[in-house]
Amino acid sequence: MGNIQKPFRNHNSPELGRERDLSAVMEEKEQRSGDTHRFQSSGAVLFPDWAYKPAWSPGSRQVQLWHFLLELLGRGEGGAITWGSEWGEFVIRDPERLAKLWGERKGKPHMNYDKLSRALRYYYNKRILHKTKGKRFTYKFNFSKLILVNYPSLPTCPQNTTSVPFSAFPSQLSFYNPSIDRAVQSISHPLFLPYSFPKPLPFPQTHPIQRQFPRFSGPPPSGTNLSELSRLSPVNSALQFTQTLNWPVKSSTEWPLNRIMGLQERIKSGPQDKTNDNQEDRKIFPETMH
DNA sequence: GCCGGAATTG
DNA sequence: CAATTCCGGC
Repeated sequence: MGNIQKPFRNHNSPELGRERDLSAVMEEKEQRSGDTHRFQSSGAVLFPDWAYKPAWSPGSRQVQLWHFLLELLGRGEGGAITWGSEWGEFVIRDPERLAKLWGERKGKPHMNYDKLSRALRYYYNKRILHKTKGKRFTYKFNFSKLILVNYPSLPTCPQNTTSVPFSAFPSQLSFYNPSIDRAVQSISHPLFLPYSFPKPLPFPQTHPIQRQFPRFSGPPPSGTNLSELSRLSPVNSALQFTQTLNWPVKSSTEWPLNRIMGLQERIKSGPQDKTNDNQEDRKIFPETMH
């Protein structure tokens, strides 16, 4: 992929700036009231706050640790680090090996788990991670919702494919290509990490590691077995969301996503099951919602 | 192992 | 700014 993604804000979404401002105000409010629940819920996107940080921003164009972790987890590198049993949880199987990999990436040959874990601990206050107490080498990402519904600057299909943006993973955006019945990864959304995934993944996901994280965005291609998808996804609120919004069903090639009219306003008003979403957030990571 | 303060770094 | 380095304490 030739062109490198620019940070969201500088890209073509001035809305995000407003959302950030709004969330900053909300955060202040929440801090005063002692409520630390800080999920942005404006517009069409429900993302954890930290997910808005672009992977490559002009100032700090360096890979961050959590990018790196998601990269390893995303491509199922296995061995050094794997997803845990819970949503967002991951287990460092080989701490020193992970440290070495991280050190290689950052050009720090003396990296070890002691130092790496300090970096992880700094993520606690930033609310990117928290510790799963009692489980050795086990941490948990603080994301609960990675839902993308027709966001204005949703990337278009990769060239010369007839795919539609379909599901969002923590670090990747999937495009479903009906001609090969595969979800192909295309990393072009700045909310996600700019790492490339060389191999197309079979669809529906059957790998347990990947199966943990499917999220649906945009309309499912026609002929998609919705009940099967909802079975595969442990949290299918996004699917409900799209159903609530009553996506018109078209063939998947007829989805010029940036040209869906009338939908924008409906999305702005948000899903009606807001209370359910919040309850779900608490279920997913009660530890951070004290 | 895990925590977090403190100083330092690019 | 996001670690890195070091470390005393539990």
